[in-house]
Amino acid sequence: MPITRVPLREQIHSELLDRIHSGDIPPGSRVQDTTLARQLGVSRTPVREALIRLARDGVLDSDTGRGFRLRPFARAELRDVGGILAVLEPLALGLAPDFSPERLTGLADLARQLEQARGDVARIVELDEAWHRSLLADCPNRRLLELIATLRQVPRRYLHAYLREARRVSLSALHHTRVLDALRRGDRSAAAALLERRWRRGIQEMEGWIP
Amino acid sequence: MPITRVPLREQIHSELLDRIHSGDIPPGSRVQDTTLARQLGVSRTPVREALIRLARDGVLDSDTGRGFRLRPFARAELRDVGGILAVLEPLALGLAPDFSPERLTGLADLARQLEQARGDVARIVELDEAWHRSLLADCPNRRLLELIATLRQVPRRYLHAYLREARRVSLSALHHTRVLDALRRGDRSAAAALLERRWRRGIQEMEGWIP
DNA sequence: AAGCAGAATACTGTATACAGAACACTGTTC
DNA sequence: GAACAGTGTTCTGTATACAGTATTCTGCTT
Repeated sequence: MPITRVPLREQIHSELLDRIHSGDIPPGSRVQDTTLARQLGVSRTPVREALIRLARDGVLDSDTGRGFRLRPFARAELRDVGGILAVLEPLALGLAPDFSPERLTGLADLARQLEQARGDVARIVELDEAWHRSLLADCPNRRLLELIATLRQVPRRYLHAYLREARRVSLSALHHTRVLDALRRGDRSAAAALLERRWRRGIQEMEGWIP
Repeated sequence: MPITRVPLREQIHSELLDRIHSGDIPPGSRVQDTTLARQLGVSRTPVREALIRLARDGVLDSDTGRGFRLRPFARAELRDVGGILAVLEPLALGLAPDFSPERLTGLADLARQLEQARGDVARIVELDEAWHRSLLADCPNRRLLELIATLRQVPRRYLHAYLREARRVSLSALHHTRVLDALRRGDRSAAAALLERRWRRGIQEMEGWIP
């Protein structure tokens, strides 16, 4: 087992993301370092570091001297971030080398699991996340992958809430197989185009629902 | 005058970026919170917050328990970030509404100043930065603009060093006028294409120089 | 009863203190 | 002379303390 010392700030960061995605923290509500530090049994310092990062990533709002609060859902934010991802994910896909049979099988597996996960929101979102990560994993531009991962946090939060509240069992899971087919044919640009269209459609669908 | 309370961490962040760009801090060298805190006359806390942010933005390396150091120049990093910006800047340009005559004049002004700034590295970089910011300023996707600004920090550091050490007086300043011409004709997609090509060329030119 | 002044409180941003890990140095052993 | 163990120092990561500001509550005035 590789011994890894993970700084508290990162552990706290993940924990907070989980809470946010699961809806434990309602949009617009305050997020106080004192409270969290007490709850998690750590000091305020690493908590604040995690909060500052979340604020920079656009998950939290922070007015100087007035602390942090969970950013309320907003069409504009979803559209903005979606517009960026609609360009970056196809870019990453285009940069990846040819797909190995193993990778393709893995993707097909995930797609199958996704179809069977109807209803279980947390699982759907997690599998969709895994599918995309696997799709782009071979892209040599590490920086791009990290950026995509950070940006995806935003629509992910919306997707969670959308699936939960709009009672949609899944978000057009169909596209997974379509992209996969294109990759099997070796048609990378078709796959990239499908991926882009999927983003635009998905964002549009969620936008319509935002209160 | 609007009274704004800027947190120390942000002031320190800008100060550090300045030092990094100006070459005060040599690539690969350690960046210690203790030392900086002493120098700047503040405590370690806001300094560390600034360092953590720089590390996340890819400017610093940070091994847990071993502090921060300025990331050495690397072709891969420049290529990775350049590849992202080559896509995002044209995207932002495409989203902006039609350019007002004032904006066009402003851009022309900056381009002229750029031509006259031969030799003064800091000024060239600053003007180029201003030109791009002005070019994209009307893009309604704020999130995208912020992202671009963050990413630009990376090639900016390379550009500084390149101009200083490679004794190049300017980096193909020509493209500024070309893009501007396209905009004057109202040909947005041509402008976007030029912008993208400029990135690819510029990155390539700097790549060749990296030790 | 509504509105305002002022005190009390809570919380943020920053400073300082502490514990443990990494590194440098010295002396010892082979 | 080289390798290594032990020790001291430095530095990072985290905890706690403090100061100043925003917010809330209370009591008074109209």
